[in-house]
Amino acid sequence: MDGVMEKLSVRNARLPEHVGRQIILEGWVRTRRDSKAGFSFIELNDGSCMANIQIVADADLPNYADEIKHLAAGASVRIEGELKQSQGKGQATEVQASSVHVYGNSDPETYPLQKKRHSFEKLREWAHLRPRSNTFGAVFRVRNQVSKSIHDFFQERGFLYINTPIITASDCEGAGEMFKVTSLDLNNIPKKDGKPDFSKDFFDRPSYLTVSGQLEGEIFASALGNVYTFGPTFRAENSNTSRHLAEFWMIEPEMAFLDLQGNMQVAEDFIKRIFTDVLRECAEDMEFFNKRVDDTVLETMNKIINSDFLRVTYTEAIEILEKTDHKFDYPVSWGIDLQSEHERYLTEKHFEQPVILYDYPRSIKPFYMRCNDDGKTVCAMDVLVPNVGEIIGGSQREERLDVLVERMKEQGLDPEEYWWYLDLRKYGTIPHSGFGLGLERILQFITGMTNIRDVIPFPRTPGNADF
RNA sequence: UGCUGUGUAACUCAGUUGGUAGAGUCUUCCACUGUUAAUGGAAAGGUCGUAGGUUCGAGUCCUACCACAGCAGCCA
Repeated sequence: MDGVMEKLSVRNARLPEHVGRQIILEGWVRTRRDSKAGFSFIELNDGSCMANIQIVADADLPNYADEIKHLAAGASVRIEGELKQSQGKGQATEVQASSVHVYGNSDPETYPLQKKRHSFEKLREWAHLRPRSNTFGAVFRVRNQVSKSIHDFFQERGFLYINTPIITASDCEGAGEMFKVTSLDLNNIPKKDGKPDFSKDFFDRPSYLTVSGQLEGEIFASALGNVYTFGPTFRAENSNTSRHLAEFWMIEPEMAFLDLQGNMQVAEDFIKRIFTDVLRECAEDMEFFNKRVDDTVLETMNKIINSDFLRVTYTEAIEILEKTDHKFDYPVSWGIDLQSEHERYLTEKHFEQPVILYDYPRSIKPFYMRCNDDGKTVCAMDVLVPNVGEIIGGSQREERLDVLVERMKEQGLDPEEYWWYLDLRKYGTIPHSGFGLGLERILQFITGMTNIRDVIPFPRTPGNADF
């Protein structure tokens, strides 16, 4: 290996075990410090980890005066040199450069990112540059790890990853305004009886972007057992909050032959697995979040991993809310849909930990949730966590054909439009359950980032689709 | 969409009862330094979100609009 230059990531180059090697590093300059003694320090980052590596560039390098001395934040470089034990404090290793090639410098007068803290709001305007900041580098490394853990968790348990459609023609998947998809000429819409004639549209009918893959997930669970989806989801609501996006990523497992209790257990194991992996694989990034963003995230995650999620019925939750002295803007009584303030009180004040509420009133939940024998409630469950609120919503699905049809009618839906969904109950129906987890919601919880727009690369919200 | 708040230099902000703008950071230059968000000194940098209005005079008061943020609803 003598004389062979090996490309290392900054992450690996920071490990003392590689000292003595001739290496190549490529990345972006974070900052440069000059010494009159005849050399410069370059802080190099390549995104492989939070920390930078220090490059020592001597003045006798051929391009020292005209290039290296002018390197500014944001410049891209290729470094060749020897990895050495650092003479200074603050890092184990550094690179004594034998060559500094500048791919492209960065004009410090106009480069937006400064060597200081920027507000997250300002960084949102620079979504093309914010991954170069410490915080967003950490956010997206953690996002990657969470995505990996999600696949690992399900794959290790034999779940099949399936891709449900992004374009759908079923208007009535449940809640939420949907984005319309069309190839009609909007300046010249074909009309029939004064209304747009969708028989002329691409799919011969109105079509939309999906708000959930659940119903299609049930099809596959009814054939292949346990499945999960992990894909983009769209809601056209005019939501302007720190926890809503028009385009977000959702994970929806659907499990055959599983009841609500089993469903809750999977949800709990699932969240714990993600947290455990993130703490192990992203230790440095999590330290950063704990230090700079929210000093409770590490303690909270550890606490959650090591404790059982509480399981509380809706009815019990209502009793708690009715007894407390806490003042709510919305009055509490059995049958109401819980407001954010109620959910937050329960998980943040009363229990001070994640809690799973289940068995909600049938009047406030969708048709597909299984009816309980009490005639009043359905097998719904919501996982509530402090600071974020609802992170998972799920249910055991109604598998009895007659009950399901009855529920559809109860909610003003036309069973004929769901003929294929009903077929699953006609031919070999099974008890089954599933839930939906918002990727961005759990990332908010893990990182402590308070605005959901800061845990997705390019947030889509009303009036905002830049980049 | 509703309520509340914010909008002053490239960035973060201050601006007192209305009298035509100030700090830190960044940048440039000088000094010093195996430094590490380096340090010390100097300079440069602003039609105070937009459009009207009140006033002798408006960053400061009023109206409308725009943008952003927080909370609420919708939910993940």
